[in-house]
Amino acid sequence: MNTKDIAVICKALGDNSRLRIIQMLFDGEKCGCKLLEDFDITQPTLSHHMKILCECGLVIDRKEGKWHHYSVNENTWNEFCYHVSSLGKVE
Amino acid sequence: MNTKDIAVICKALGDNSRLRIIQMLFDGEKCGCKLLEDFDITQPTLSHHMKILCECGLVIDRKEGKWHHYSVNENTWNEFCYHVSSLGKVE
DNA sequence: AAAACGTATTGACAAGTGTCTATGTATGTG
DNA sequence: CACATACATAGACACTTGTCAATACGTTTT
Repeated sequence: MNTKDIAVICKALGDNSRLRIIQMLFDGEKCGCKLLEDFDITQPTLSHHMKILCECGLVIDRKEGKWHHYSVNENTWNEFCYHVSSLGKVE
Repeated sequence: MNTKDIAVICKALGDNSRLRIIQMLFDGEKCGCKLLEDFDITQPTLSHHMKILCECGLVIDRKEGKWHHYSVNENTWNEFCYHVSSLGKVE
């Protein structure tokens, strides 16, 4: 994970809706329709946000029938946290 | 520091130039003209980025004569890192 | 087969962003 | 004073972004 990857993830987290989605997903895997209940956005907008979160590697989309179960990619998240906090450490 | 504050900081870090600036500032306080040497951007563009970094609280601007010495606000940074990594901890 | 449900895609739009050139402001120097 | 230096502001521009309505797609149920 390099500087650009970090910037892309930060950008993905730099939106209130997406940050709240990540927070909710840390509480456990959720499907899109469940997430949609807690937001004042339309389904296409949520779909757009989920695409961004998946593409940067932060979220995993587990498809099951007509449902999409979204969850935080712990590996990406941990690596991201590690690299961010490493910025402040003198080498 | 609440969710919106985190999002604002993430947004500020979600730009390659600004993220590199933060990295450079962790190496020590630097003035604008010194930062400018390492980037292929104009002075007004750098000024724009510094404004965003200062306004979200990540960077401190210490004015001394005609120079502006920029440095990372350690308090904000630590609080940010703490809150970000806390997202992944089950409460 | 038809209808219902969960999600994605398309196309449109206003608002925001990163960048530039040109110019202004403040401070130091001859 | 006049000039140079460090930085900010204003205005413009192309590009991106968040959002929506409309529609399409895939799956399940009736």
